[in-house]
Order: sequence, then C-alpha cells, then structure tokens
Amino acid sequence: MLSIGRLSQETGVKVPTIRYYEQIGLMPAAERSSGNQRLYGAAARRRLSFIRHARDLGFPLEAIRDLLGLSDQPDQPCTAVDAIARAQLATIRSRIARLQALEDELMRMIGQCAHGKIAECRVIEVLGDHGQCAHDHHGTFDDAGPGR
Amino acid sequence: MLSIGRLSQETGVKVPTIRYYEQIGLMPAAERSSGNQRLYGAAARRRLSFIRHARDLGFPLEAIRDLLGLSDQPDQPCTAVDAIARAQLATIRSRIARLQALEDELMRMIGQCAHGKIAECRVIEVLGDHGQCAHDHHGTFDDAGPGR
DNA sequence: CCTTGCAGCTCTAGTCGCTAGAGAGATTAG
DNA sequence: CTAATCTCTCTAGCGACTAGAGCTGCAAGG
Ligand SMILES: [Zn+2]
Ligand SMILES: [Zn+2]
Ligand SMILES: [Zn+2]
Ligand SMILES: [Zn+2]
Repeated sequence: MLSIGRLSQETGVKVPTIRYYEQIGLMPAAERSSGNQRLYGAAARRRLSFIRHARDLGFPLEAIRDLLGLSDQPDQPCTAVDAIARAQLATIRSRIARLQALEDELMRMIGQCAHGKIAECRVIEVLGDHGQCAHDHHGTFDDAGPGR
Repeated sequence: MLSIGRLSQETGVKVPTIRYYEQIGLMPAAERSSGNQRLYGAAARRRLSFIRHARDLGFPLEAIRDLLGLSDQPDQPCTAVDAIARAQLATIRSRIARLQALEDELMRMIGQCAHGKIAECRVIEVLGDHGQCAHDHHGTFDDAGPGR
C-alpha cells in the first residue's frame, strides 16, 4: 500500500490534486491507516494513472468520469467511449484553428510595426480597430488559458 | 451618451462583463445619470473596443491593462508594446504545438480502435498506458480550456 | 395617471481544475 | 527522543467571466 506522497510520485499527480479528485468523487475514498492517513493499492494507482493520462490529453474531468464509468462495463460496445474521444478531438481541432487565426493576426501586427513611437505603433493601432484585421478571429468558441 | 446596454450592443461585450471590467479597474468608473445608471461617451467606447479586440486575440487582462497604460504615453518608443505582443505570440504558438501533439495522439487512438467491446477498446487501453503513445505530450505548459 | 415590462442596479456565488496556506497530528531516520 | 518530513482538514484564491436574487429606473400604451 502506498502513501499519498508515494502515489503522487509514481503517477505524477500532485498530492493536493489527488485529494481534490477524492473530494469530487473522481477517485474513491481511500482506505486509511490507523493514524488516518490515506493508503492506496494497485487499483487506485491504475485509476489515477488513467486520469492523469486523459488530463494530459486535454479531456475534461467530466469526460474522464464518464470514461471511467464506461471502462467498468467491459462487455458493452465501445461506441460511447469513441464518441467521447472524437468529441475531444473536435474540441482540440477547433482550438487549433482558432489559435492559428490568432497567430496569423499577431504576426501581421508585429511584422508591420516600424518600432517607432507608441503613437504610430501598429500593434496599438490594430488592437484599436478590428477592421484592420485580415480574418474574423472573433471568439465565438473558446480561446483557452493555462491549464496545469 | 450611451447606456450600458447600448454600449454592450455596439462593442459586443456583455453587460455584466462591462461591469466586471469597471470593478477590476480596467474600465474607469462610468458617469452616472440622475437615476444612478451608467453613461458612456466616445472615449469609453474606444477603450472597451480595444479591450474586446485584445481579448479576442487572447491577451490576458493584465497584458491589456499594460497596453492601455502604454497607449496613454504616445511619445514613448513602442518597445514595451511590441514585447507584450511578441510574448502573446509565443504563448499562442506553444499552445498550438501542444494541441497538435494531442491531436496526433487522439487520432492514433481513435484510428486504431476496432469498435468492438469496451474490453478491447484502443481508446481505453491507450488512456490507461502512456507507454502506448507516440509522443511525450505531457502537460508541462498549459493545455487550455473554454474561454468565453 | 398608472401599469406593465424591460433595463439597469448591487451583491453573492458558481464555473474549471487546480494551487497555496494555516495550523494541527502522524511517521520515520538518526 | 528528537527533529525533520509527511499528512491531515479546512479555507481561500486564480482568470475571466456567468448566473441569479432582489431591488429600482424609465419609457410607452391604455
Ligand atoms: Zn510597435
Ligand atoms: Zn481583429
Ligand atoms: Zn473503441
Ligand atoms: Zn500518452
């Protein structure tokens, strides 16, 4: 049996994160030692590794919850599993597309700046007027911020 | 002078978001009508449009705050402005790179699945074991989630 | 003049996936 | 035994909003 710290080392999931997963019911309540410390066996280790890997691939926790539930029904067809994965792929692709539009626009802005005074800076100018942009990069769907 | 609702329509920024920007000091405290309702002039409109456009390009609010501060000093060289824009470009590019690795891995997973029972599903299998992956897509730096 | 109904006001809490810290108790190495 | 490290619970904070409760303002119709 592993302590939470060892489990953390072995899976690469930080200790408070493991406790958080337990709190939201993504990990089952751990067994406890006589001194009330969490103890984990092989099953918990596998489950946490699965979660970690799915998180690394960008799946949201809710999707992971569903995937874990499905993987407990090994005789069902994997349609639902594959649907979740394809949805995740679609999300990733739409993010990439959006980010590439932003990349383009930023490059243009920066490339056009003559590096003089702020009064003539292309960056400030373009930011003040979307009409100067090449694409319609408006954020209809997610642009995303830092994760882990 | 515009009401908050009209300003919202004209700039595409939602009403609660405008109030939020005021609260965090990104927009100055608006003038008020006799009945305590916010009123906005042309300057506020320009400022909010700038913010909206910068947000659409993925700049974090703190960066936008800096950009707005800089644009009030038109005689300074635009070095700092350009640095912020380049930093943003770098962020975007690292996100794209990461997402492309994820896209690859997801495509592989989905493509290899024979669509049988969950017990044999490649998706579940690969999620359970990063060793089956082609790349080291581990999340050292941001993977991102939904934005607006 | 009065009602109706939308728009606006403030304030609080929730979202996602953690992260950081306080202040206490458990365990382990020397 | 002591000191160092781990672990415990609990709360609060991040970014950038979003949703809702429970008020008030204001314009148009009858
Ligand atoms: Zn410039
Ligand atoms: Zn634009
Ligand atoms: Zn499958
Ligand atoms: Zn992997």
